[in-house]
Amino acid sequence: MTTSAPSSLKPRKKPQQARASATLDAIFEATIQLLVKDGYPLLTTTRVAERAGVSVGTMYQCFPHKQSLIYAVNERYLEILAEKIEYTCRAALGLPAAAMAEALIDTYWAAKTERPDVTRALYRSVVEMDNEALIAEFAARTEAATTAMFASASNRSFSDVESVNRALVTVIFGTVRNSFERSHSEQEVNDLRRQLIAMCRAYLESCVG
Amino acid sequence: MTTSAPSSLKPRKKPQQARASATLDAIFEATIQLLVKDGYPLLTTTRVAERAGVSVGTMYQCFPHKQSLIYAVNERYLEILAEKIEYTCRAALGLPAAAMAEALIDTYWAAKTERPDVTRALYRSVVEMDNEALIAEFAARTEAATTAMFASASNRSFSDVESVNRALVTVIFGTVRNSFERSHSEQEVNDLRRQLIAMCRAYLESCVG
Amino acid sequence: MTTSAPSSLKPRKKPQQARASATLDAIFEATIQLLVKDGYPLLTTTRVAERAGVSVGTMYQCFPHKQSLIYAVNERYLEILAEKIEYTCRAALGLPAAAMAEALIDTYWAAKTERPDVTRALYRSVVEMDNEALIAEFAARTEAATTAMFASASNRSFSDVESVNRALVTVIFGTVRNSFERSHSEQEVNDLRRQLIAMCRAYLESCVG
Amino acid sequence: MTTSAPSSLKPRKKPQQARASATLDAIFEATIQLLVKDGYPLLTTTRVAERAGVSVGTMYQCFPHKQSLIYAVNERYLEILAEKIEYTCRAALGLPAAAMAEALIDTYWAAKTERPDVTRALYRSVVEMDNEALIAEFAARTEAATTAMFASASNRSFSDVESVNRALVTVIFGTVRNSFERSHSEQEVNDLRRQLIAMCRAYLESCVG
DNA sequence: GATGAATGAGTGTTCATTCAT
DNA sequence: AATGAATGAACACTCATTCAT
Repeated sequence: MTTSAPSSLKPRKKPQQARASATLDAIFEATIQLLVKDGYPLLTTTRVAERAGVSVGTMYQCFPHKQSLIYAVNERYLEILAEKIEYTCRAALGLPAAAMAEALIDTYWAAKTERPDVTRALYRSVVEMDNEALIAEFAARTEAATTAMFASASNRSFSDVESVNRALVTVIFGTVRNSFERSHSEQEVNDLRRQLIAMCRAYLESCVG
Repeated sequence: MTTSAPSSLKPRKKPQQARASATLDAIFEATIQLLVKDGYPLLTTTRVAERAGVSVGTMYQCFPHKQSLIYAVNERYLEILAEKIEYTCRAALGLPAAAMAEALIDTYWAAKTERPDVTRALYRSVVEMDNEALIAEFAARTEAATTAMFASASNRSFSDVESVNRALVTVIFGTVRNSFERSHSEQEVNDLRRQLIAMCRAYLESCVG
Repeated sequence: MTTSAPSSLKPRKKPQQARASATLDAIFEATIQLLVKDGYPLLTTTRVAERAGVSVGTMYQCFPHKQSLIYAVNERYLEILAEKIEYTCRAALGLPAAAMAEALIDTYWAAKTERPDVTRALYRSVVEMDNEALIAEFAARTEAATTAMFASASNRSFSDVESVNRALVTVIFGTVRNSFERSHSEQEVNDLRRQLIAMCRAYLESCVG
Repeated sequence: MTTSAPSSLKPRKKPQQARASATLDAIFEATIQLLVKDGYPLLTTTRVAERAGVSVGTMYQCFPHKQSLIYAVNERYLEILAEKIEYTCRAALGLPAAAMAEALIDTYWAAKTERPDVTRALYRSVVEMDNEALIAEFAARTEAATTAMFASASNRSFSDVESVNRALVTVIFGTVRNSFERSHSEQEVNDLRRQLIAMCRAYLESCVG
């Protein structure tokens, strides 16, 4: 299940030196800014390099194609997101199941809402990229963490933890994404979040093991 | 809430004549086929015209830009989807709420699964297109239908039908989309569908008005 | 022996229409002029198109790559050269062998000297191009014509016409090319031509069949 | 006639030190290997340096441009070739003229055939380089040696040694080159060599002084 | 109306060359 | 002296769009 990225999409240079790492950061930030400002179709390698303050040549030293740049930006984004989820899951070990679901919802929603334009821009940057592997790896990491969490629930044991877990994760992540695509008011979003929590709680209560 | 499409994205020619309509159909079909076969980045106007059996010139009569073509294809897709949902909602009027949710889930899932490659291809075709308006219009139509449905539920009355409805719709649509992005096995997908139904039922039972 | 050109190097558009043919001519002429003026390394597709008075796009309509352009220019050059040789060979049928050799030398030398800068430029344009096929085809056509010619010599029959023919052709063509690379004075060139004729005559007299 | 190379194409550093000379050799060898393996268009300064085991910087110490590298490689190749010819000419002093011609043919042909891929690769490397001077210098050295040789012929004295010599040299060198461009079988090549020797002998016999 | 040849701005990418370390 | 990361001008090539026929 842990598919690793196609090597052709990997950045060439690992951030071994401080300088190179700073360069990578600048390139990532430039990419995201341009994605947010103008959208994917106007994202050219030249403009990214310009805004990052490096030459195109240097950029191609780090990323052998435009694709690999996009890939790396998404990879880093998902890496950070996965870390947040793992952290939340560890922190919630042993709590009642409903509290776990609520923690997961809060974390995911907060992460996505922190820079909503970035979230949206990255959702849209995916066209040219083979993102199957990326998604699969993120899913694998995430499900490992959430499964461990729900398995440790204090108040109940599930007959089929994997099934319940998969349902919760898919529902939560999917709901957040969908809520992002619709232009809800802030109040509507908050209400939606409450309803989602309620729904998960009801669901968990309904499946006593 | 009923935002209509930006006029620049609308096809120039409405399908008033049989001939024109056949042309439009051919163009739509060609677009979808190419999208499925080669993906958005390889979709060129020339290739679409070729495969549709019309000249580029003719295609530009119908769609003033490439964008408007993509827009129209998505619009038509959502139009059909909305009709299916409206039909389901009308048919479920007066049933118990849980049956309504189940019917909605079945319809939506079936529609998306019917031609899964098309579903995926269209999800990915959205880059160049300002899809806010499209989504908003679809959401408006859908919510009108589902709200009317849930308001007619035989077994209970909701304190806040709009809130419950928004939650259900967002959760269901979001879950389906997310399940589409993950590479679940057929068995996992079926199980997920059952869990989603269970979740909605538990939720509906928990919010007795 | 008659190897035909790799299809990837062939021009896309056959000169079926008067317009297209004029375009092709303009492109060919532009290519040759730039080759003569600035040499291969400065020959860019943009400059060729500019000088030919067409857009790059149109040029790429005719020639799918830069390579195919260079290939076509050389092909056309060799085509004309081959025709001249064939004409000379036909005209010399039945003459004494020495007269044939002289006619061949005169024709080849004149053809190459007509536009010496073009000759030199094309010799140098060959780097990026797989010219094996081109040379082979030219050689095959040429040898067919010269073999037929020498076989009809009035004064003698060769024990091995093919061998004698190959020797004469290789020597003559090679000598001309080599004389082109050295910076001989006009007088030296004329003398060289006389000596070459003398050499061929002496050779032919020495191999009485 | 003794034109020396344009100073801009000369290598910067003369092989004064053992170390530098080893570096030069490595660079030359790397260049030739890459030329043979991938052809001129894929020959980049970086790859040459890599394969030679030196840094680009060091390579640019030795050769101020890519051109000068190519120039130097060809220069060295012609230097060795010229030495072989000079050696042969000295060894043949006083022999009959026909034997001289045969010795010259043997030497030249052997030198070119020793590493035929190198021969071909260098022929094709000449595009970017102003090779007039190189050829001229080689021609001057060569003609001095051959003229001295033919002037010492035991059996006859030529009315115009320079003219005869120029003819022989141009014919022999040109024939070998041309035979290299055509795809002759080994048997055909051998026969061609015999015919060329016969031709030179017949020619020499015909021009008794 | 319909056609499709022509356009040319704009793209990703390379690679000879430099220069701070 | 030696290095090799950084540079950026230059290139081959594409493709949305137009418009003469």
